[in-house]
Amino acid sequence: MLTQAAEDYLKSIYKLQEKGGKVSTGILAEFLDVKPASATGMIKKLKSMNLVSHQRYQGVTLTDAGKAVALEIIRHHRLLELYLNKALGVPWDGVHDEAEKLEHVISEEVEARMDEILGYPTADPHGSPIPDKNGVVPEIQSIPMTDLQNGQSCVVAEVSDNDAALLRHLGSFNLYPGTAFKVIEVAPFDGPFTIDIAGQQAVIGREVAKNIFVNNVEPIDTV
Amino acid sequence: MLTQAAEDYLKSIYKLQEKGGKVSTGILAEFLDVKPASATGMIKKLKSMNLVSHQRYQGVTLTDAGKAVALEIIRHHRLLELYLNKALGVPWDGVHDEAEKLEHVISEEVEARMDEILGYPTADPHGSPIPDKNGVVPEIQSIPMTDLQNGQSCVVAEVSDNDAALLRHLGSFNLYPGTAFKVIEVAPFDGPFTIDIAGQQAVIGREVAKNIFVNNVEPIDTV
DNA sequence: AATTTATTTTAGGCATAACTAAATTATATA
DNA sequence: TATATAATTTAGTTATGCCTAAAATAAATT
Repeated sequence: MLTQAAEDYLKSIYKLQEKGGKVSTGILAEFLDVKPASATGMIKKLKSMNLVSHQRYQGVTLTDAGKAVALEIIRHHRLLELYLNKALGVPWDGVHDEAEKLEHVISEEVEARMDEILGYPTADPHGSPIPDKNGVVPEIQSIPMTDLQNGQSCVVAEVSDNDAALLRHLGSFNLYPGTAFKVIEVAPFDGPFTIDIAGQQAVIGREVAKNIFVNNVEPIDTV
Repeated sequence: MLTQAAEDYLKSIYKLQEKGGKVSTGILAEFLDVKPASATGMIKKLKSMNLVSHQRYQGVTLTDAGKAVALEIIRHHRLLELYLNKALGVPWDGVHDEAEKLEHVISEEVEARMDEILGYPTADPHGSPIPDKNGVVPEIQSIPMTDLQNGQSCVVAEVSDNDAALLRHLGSFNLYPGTAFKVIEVAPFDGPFTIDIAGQQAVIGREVAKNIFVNNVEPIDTV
């Protein structure tokens, strides 16, 4: 059995690996809010269990076994988030923290039952893909909202899930995955976005927009 | 925040206290499968937190605060057992172990949602009473099955929950809480019970019968 | 009162996981 | 290429938490 800390390291390595191949000790340490020396220690431990490969000064990579564990934890997390939200009515800004604790503890049996009850879903309440039980991650096509230009319409695909206040803010505009909106105006000099959601106007700051990813983007209005 | 071990000690002290007032160090240690010295250590720790009262060589008692914690954990456990069984379809012989892990981790919010969804239940799948959120434990009237005599009919009130194999065995006879049965014969010299459940006969060994508690006991057939 | 039993204290072990400080290695710059 | 800077690793420390064996002490029993 793995410790909770070990599982958290594996999950983090997976996430960081997603965006840029090899994961340096420093980046990993920063992500987990520990000192680099601590990360080195855990990396050595995980390496001795053949969950990561690592050569000094070259960064870590998950082995197949390590990736399987990481995906299992992520699957737990995302299924739990969806289950908590859909079946238990926990608001979407609260599911992350709860899932963070439960993910290390639930059995495969309970996971399978939740999966079935939810109808084998492919995305959690924030739009993040749920790996299937074989570790296959559904592809989600999306671009950052900050890439949008005036007049473009689109649908929310995914939002960052780790900031409850941000989620409450987005919720107040109904900016959930699946919600369509259109860009009315992008203020110059990296300013905020004015958008139209179901006839309602809303102003979304750029820092907030960075946490929103969209798809089904329609081409710019050309008069 | 309390550690999981501390919560387990409090829960154990509560259960042992139920059956006989003060709880000795030795009994507690045996119950938790640790050495007496370990129990003494934890007792000191719990005492420093005002969760138990204790004077050397005199056994432990929960304080009001300690009792509140114990009942909260027990409430978590039993609500989880029922939720896992009813809402997620986990078989009754599997819910105990799963709840044992989850009970230390779920939030009050999730607990409240489960409680509501289950309709504010008062007993878990094994018939054990679920304390309410104020720590009030519903009374369950019952006597040991081993007190029954020939010809008496009754209803299963509660069974021990910690032995999965026993639960599967009872399940094979439909001996769930709420099930009615009648004693056909009690074999002499502390022998097994032959009972009738909905027209089916079953033989229940005495060791098994010790784990079954019944109520609604009808008087003996007097011809 | 002597002996047995139970409890407590003492002293120490082990596992986990973090940290600091110093040494090492890699990378960037002059 | 030499040197400065940055990143990583090593080594040793600290803290938590729970456990144990052995010795000391108290309580119960004969």
